[in-house]
Amino acid sequence: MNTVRVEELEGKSRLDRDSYEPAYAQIVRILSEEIASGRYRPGDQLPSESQLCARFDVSSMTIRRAMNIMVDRGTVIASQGKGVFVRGLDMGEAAFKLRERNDAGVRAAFAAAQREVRLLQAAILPADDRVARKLDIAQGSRVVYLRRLVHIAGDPVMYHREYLRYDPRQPSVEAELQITSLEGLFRGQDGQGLRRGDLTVEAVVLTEEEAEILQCPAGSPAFCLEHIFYDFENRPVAWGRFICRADRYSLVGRIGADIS
Amino acid sequence: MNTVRVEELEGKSRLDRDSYEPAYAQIVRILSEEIASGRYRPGDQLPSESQLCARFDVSSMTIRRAMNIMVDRGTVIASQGKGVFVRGLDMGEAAFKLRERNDAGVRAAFAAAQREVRLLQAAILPADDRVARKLDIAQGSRVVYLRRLVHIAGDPVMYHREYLRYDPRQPSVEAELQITSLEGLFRGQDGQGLRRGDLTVEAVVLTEEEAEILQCPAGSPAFCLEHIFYDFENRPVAWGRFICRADRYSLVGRIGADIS
DNA sequence: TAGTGGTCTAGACCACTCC
DNA sequence: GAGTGGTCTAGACCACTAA
Repeated sequence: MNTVRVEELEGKSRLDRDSYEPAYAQIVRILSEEIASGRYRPGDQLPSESQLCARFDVSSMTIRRAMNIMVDRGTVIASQGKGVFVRGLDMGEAAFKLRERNDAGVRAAFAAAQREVRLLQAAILPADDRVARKLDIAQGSRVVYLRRLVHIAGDPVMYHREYLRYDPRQPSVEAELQITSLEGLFRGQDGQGLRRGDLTVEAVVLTEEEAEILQCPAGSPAFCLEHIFYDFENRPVAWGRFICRADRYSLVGRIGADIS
Repeated sequence: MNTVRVEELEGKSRLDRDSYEPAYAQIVRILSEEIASGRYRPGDQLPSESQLCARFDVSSMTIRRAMNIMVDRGTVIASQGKGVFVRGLDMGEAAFKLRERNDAGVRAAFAAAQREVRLLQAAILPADDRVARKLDIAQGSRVVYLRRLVHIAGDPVMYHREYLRYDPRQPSVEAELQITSLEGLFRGQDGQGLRRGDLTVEAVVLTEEEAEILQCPAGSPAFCLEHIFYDFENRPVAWGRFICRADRYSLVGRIGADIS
């Protein structure tokens, strides 16, 4: 133990080559811990690739793989010909994930467990101006309109309204309908036939209708998660909004050295 | 051109070795495009490593690097001994970033440009129960209390209240004060002396005080961005909240194949 | 010119899966 | 056992930076 400590101080900490944790991951962890502990401060230059090769007794490719991971995570920034430097915190780069709030902590907002989804309405309607614009179709075209309510332990927590392109000639329509259903959107079998989606979260207050459905006072705060999904031809095929009760959902994020 | 098309159909598309875009990046781009175009659908297995080596005429390490990037992005999922498979959309994994909404589109919420930050109040106070708990200090300990208002083009858009540990014996206190100031938090010189931060975004409605300061009606929706920053010893050193006008900020994200 | 990071090779060995 | 992905080596060459 003492020997290890001395080696660490000398910058010669060895990797555990018998560990299940690969060498590159150990290097990422060790360097991240040293950054987190203040050994390397924001703006400091990390040892060069060849120095790290010597310190950890690995090849340059292994060091490079570790460096790539740390650059991807935003922990460090690499500059060709100059070196690798420790980055500081940057609030503007913080990424958030929607999480369910409950007494036991936070959990993924779209996990399948303990959720019940009720279909309130399914109809085929002519697209109004707004829907036609969002789905890039002619006004008056027929669209599928769906309203759903997500319950947790009997409480309504998310109110979902969605418009889908309706084109019975396209076989993809069935896939789209399947995807945006419970089975797809909430159970992890997502995305069959869909290519990508753009999401926006806004802060809103509940309208009378939304408040009644979510069993909250009108004027209560909520998240509005608007989504547009596109097919493989880059056409918008689904547009809708989740209204999420603010007392049940939050967005969480973290910035800085991740030592998990 | 026709030759290239035939090669692509035969799965022998060559890389542009003279391009500035490295081989691994070209491979990621080509495979992502093929996924986005529907050639590979969610659940499909990608060609094996050796097949991709032959197709692109590169070594296995280059293929592996490309695969690692696509796994990191969530485009595919790799399973040892089985293969690499295309993933579908997963709303639960969507990550959002706080962005400023204006007529010109969206921009980073904490960028420095065109912002003015006014210090409304700076005081040293005894910590009440709530602050003491958040900063993990004894109730009644002295803390620094700061109130700031962020303006864009003369309009107040963010109201910031923050509590900082006050310990003049610790040299880090100066650094902490510096970090959480304008110069630090808003100008990119962030994080000197700070290790990491936990962030939470909630939907709220403006209180009377907040509404007056932000020049909005009381009851208007807003984001509340709560932050706790920790030092290198993992002690909380700053706790505060940004109240962000909902008409000025949103959170944006994307899921699915990124072909940017 | 010396040092840095960036990319890449042509293998090797291992663990795992499925037949 | 054959095929898969996961890791790693010991170099090589290149582009960039700074003295």
